Amino acid sequence: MEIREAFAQNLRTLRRAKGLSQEELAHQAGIDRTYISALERNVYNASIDVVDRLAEVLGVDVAELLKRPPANPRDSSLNE
Amino acid sequence: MEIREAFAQNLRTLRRAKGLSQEELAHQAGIDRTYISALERNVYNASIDVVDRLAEVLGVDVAELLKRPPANPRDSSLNE
DNA sequence: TTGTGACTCCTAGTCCGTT
DNA sequence: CAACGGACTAGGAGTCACA
Repeated sequence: MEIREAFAQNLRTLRRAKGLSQEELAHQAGIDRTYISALERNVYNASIDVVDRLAEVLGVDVAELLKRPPANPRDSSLNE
Repeated sequence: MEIREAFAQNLRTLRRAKGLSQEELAHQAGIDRTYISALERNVYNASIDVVDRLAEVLGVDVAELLKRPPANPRDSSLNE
């Protein structure tokens, strides 16, 4: 799978795990609300400083946001 | 330090560690040579797919390219 | 072998709104 | 609360000639 897709999924998962709304996350990271929404829907290729700012607010390492999910042997086509 | 600066340094270090010229790396990653040069000089905020492509060619994890160097207590201002 | 300026083209990213 | 639209500006993506 493309890295931006993994990033989109991780962003949404981690944001929810933190109990934050898109708007709260956007505000804390100094990023536009609609842009967060777009990133989670895999619309854009985020730049590394945006990823870094988001990771900081979410309290995780950048690597955590960019990590690809382990491939599932059962349904190989879903995550590549 | 900003993440793009860390990325610039890591890119140059890892490329040289692999014994590759900018041109060789550029060719293998499907990127223009002068663009690699610019990235290593911290001219741009690279997008995550570019970082991903470079990491792949260099045979390292994306996290390796984005890792900040450990701060040196001696000269605190150099790496921030 | 790499740095740099100049130059396009297109997307990242913001801001307004409505559903 | 989130998806989504249009309109807009800054800056990334990509190439070339030349030092």
